[in-house]
Amino acid sequence: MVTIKDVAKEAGLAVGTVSRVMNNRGYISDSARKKVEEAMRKLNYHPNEMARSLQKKYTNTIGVIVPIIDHPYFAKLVSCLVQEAYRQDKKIQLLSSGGLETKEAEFIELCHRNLVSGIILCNGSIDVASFDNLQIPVVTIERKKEGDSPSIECDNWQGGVLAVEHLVERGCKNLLHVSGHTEKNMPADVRGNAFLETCARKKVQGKVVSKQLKRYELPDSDQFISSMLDQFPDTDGIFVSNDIIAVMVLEICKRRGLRVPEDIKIVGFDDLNITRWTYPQITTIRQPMEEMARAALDLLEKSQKKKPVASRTVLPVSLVVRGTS
Amino acid sequence: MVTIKDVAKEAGLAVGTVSRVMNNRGYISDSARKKVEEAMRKLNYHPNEMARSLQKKYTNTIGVIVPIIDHPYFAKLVSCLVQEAYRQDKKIQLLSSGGLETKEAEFIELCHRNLVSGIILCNGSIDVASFDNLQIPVVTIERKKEGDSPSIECDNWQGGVLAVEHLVERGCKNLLHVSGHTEKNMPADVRGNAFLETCARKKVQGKVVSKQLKRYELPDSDQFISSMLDQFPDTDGIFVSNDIIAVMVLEICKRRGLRVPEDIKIVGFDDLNITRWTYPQITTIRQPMEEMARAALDLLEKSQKKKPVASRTVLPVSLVVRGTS
DNA sequence: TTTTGCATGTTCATCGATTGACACAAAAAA
DNA sequence: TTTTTTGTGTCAATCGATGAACATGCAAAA
Repeated sequence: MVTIKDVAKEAGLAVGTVSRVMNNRGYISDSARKKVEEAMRKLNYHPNEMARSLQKKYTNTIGVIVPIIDHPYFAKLVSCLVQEAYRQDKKIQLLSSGGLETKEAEFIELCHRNLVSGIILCNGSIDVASFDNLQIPVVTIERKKEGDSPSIECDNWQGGVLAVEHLVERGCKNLLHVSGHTEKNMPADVRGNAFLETCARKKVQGKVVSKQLKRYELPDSDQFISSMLDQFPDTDGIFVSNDIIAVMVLEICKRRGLRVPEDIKIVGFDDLNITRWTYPQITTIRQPMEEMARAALDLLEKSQKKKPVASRTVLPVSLVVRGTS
Repeated sequence: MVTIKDVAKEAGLAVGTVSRVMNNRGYISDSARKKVEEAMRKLNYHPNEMARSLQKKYTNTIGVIVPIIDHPYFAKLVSCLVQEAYRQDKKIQLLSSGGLETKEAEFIELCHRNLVSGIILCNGSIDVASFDNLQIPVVTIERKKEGDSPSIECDNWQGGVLAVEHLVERGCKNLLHVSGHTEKNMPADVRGNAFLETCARKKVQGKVVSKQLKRYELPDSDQFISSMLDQFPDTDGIFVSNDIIAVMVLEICKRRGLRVPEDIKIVGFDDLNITRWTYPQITTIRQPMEEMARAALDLLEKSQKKKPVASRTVLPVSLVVRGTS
């Protein structure tokens, strides 16, 4: 392994000088800088991050905890986080609570051992309380607010409003909201409240039905959705609380012989890729995940530097009109 | 930060002794061990992985390079890798080539800096050659074989055979294979060859059409698929080279008024979650991703220990019968 | 000429954990 | 009793990079 000493020797300088060049610290003559760079190239030198972190007493690693990776929503979120981290020269330590057992303790242990400089807790089943009085800064994304870590959310209320207003504008009179809870008290629940409030304001019928889902298991709820349509046969517009269920709702509508969007219109939530693989493609409320990822990382950076941070960051959503409305 | 010295002081022993306890090395009396454990608990001590890796000159980090994370196939693969790594007490450093630019050099640089002990290269657009004479062991998953790194694949040939045999068994006479290439010479291409060979052997019609996809972009190829069905109107069975395209094929068949599976049967490949969100659910060839992930990690472990490894590992696929056949 | 100031380099303790070398004591063998 | 063995524990160099403290050389100011 090529070390800083080898570089120094090759360049005919001292290690301190080489370090200064690498870190742009103090005065360095052009000739010295050139010699160092030359030597680094010649020896194919890579600074050892372990030694660096040990000395600096921090890493650029962020722990990211998600319930499941193989899920369209979390895959997108992780993707955005990885991209943004790369841009900010940070590393992601991906942890997935996955199965049934909660693994808070182990995750925290791992984060400690690896000196992560921050933790991002994504909406999921893990117990947030254990993360409360950690000396590591924590931020949550679309997660129920409890404890004192700052949170990042999208404007779920506005999403509900946009969806209903859009459906009404398109002529719907009898709206239905299908929600797919996983836990109670998640920011996403606000979508339903906004739905009801906006229906009232717009003076249209608005019913809410909800399908309790177990821990982000992917739904298998044809039966349920179908019976909801039996129960509310007049429905001409459905606002679904997430795109995955929207895909299923669309499928069931078609199977029942309803024409979408002529007979019934559908609006989803999240703007996942799958909305573009159906026919018609699904109109949805776009959650600004890139921005949420960036906000989360920026926030951690600030916390780390002991700067004050917003305890709640709400980012704007937008309506993406496609074929189902 | 609590260090090994604090633990030693608390326990009334020397640091070396504490280290011995942690690493189960040399002779340690029960009383000493007990004292150390007590002290660690009392002080809430977490060993510093940076210091450890610096000293040991290796980490338990594996670099994983995928083209896109937000894609059903890669999300599943990453998920399996993260799970298995967790089980093996390893860390994953996730790198995504993402956009258009190839980032080999930067990725390799990152892997070096962070002392990764191995690299997993997933089927994708990145240039494998740059990874060839690296001193870090590399393994590829479902990727074209070039260079000398060992590869992990599923039995693509067998998959093609199973699919055709199944369709024929279900009574199909005119088969079509829709393949969605991304690059040339990927192991997945064997699926098409197996299709043709098996059609011939079973004495049924077998046509192959292929849609070139750009770098794992998610397909938007209604037009294309539809025209293929125009071109081969007798088709009564389709073997699609991956589940995503299978979803689209299914959709288009239904839109054209074909009943699935009565009029036409469909078999996909990969066994992704999305096969269960359609109606009918999609019959597919299951790629054993958990095993592939495990094989990849095991292989790296062996390489690291300078043990000999198989240059090519082919894992068995299986037919999963669902509603489209 | 001497002094001062600045540019440029070097030295070395330090971060936290590991591990080979060694010290010491008690028990077993000679 | 002396020597050897065995169990138990301590010491200190080391991993690679950092950065404060210090040294040197040279030019401009006094």
